[in-house]
Amino acid sequence: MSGPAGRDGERSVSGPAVRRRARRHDPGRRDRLIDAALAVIAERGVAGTTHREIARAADVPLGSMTYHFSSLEEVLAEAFTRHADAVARVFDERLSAARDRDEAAEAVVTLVSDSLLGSPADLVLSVELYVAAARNPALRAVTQAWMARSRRALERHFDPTTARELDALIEGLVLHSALSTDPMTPEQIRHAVLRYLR
Amino acid sequence: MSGPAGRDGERSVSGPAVRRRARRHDPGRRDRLIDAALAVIAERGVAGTTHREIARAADVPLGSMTYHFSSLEEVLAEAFTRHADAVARVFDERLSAARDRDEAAEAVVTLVSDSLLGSPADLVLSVELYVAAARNPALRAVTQAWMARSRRALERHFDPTTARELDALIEGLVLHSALSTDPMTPEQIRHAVLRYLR
DNA sequence: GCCCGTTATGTACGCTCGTACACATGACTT
DNA sequence: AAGTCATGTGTACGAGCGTACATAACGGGC
Repeated sequence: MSGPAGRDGERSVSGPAVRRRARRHDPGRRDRLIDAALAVIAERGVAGTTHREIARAADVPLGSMTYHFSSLEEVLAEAFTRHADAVARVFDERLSAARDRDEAAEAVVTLVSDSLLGSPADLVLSVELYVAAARNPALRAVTQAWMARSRRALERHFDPTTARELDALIEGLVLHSALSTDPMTPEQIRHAVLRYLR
Repeated sequence: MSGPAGRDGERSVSGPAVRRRARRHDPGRRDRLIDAALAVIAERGVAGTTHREIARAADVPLGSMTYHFSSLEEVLAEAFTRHADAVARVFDERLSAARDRDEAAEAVVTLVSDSLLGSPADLVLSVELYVAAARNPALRAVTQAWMARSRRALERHFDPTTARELDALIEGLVLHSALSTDPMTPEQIRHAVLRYLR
């Protein structure tokens, strides 16, 4: 691809030995690769996510992928786990900070609005995860854990039935707006959430 | 694959000419191919949907795919359009049959419950469509039209704001339950819908 | 300063894919 | 009955893929 790339074919002939890219000392590369994988999934989708694409995004040689991961599936699993954890953590934090039911409702409105306005990439990642989970048990476990964690966070302020239904409403609002050319405004989000909780 | 498949290599040599599968007169094959494509998408996902896989599912030769469709993308677009139309039609019919707001609410409950219990394949198809639409403008138009049609059906009984919010709630309930190992029961669905509409 | 094993790298292999295309067939016109 | 041409079929080709693996480079324990 990039670089001079002028291989001189045989290793045994006289040539001044193969010119290799200088080896790089790079602790934490595995972590960076997982982040790069998330970036590629967000941009190209799981379908367009390949060893070569991730390696290119992280600027490492292809061989580095098979060194750090035993299969592409493993990369995807780790990447989605990281994504779900990150999203759930924010969810947890904002709801933990709320001191009563009204503040909790407002936190939900903010979370939904922010996720719509802030990072469309995260929305795409979530939907990609849903699809991947439909056929991969390991990823299904990731989504299960994520949903359970969200519900638990909501149960700090709402009864279990309300928490579950509210969780579904949140999911619908986010997904619906994400796919729409005419997404809901924060005010419309607030209206929907408060109406359900009224 | 299947069949005798004993090619005899050269066309020009003495052999008794190439043994071809009998040509089949098959009007409406194009339609069947689209249905086969939907079946393959439901089973293997868009990622696992290939010309060869669809051809195998419909029991037609590979060449038939390129004859009827100019690209794989065209097949996907037609298949998803058919899927969205079919789902929207049921939605339309059930809501048109409702004579008042209460019956409309009950129709929504039934639609959600049925789609969960009845055909998990349809749920998978919908999520696959969402992902595909995120990167394909033609498919995005399909989802837009679908959403608009659903909302219009709801607006036969509810004001526009309620219709939109209810549509989102429906989306969330369906998706959430589809991904859960512990999906909501029809009674729980009814509780959620009626609570929102109360 | 020297070894050593962990870390890192380039490349090869076998496979499946989308697509192109030359050729066969038979329904329909005349 | 013959001829035509849309329809139907088999196969080849180049590209990209996941993965394996032989080899290189170097930090750190002696």
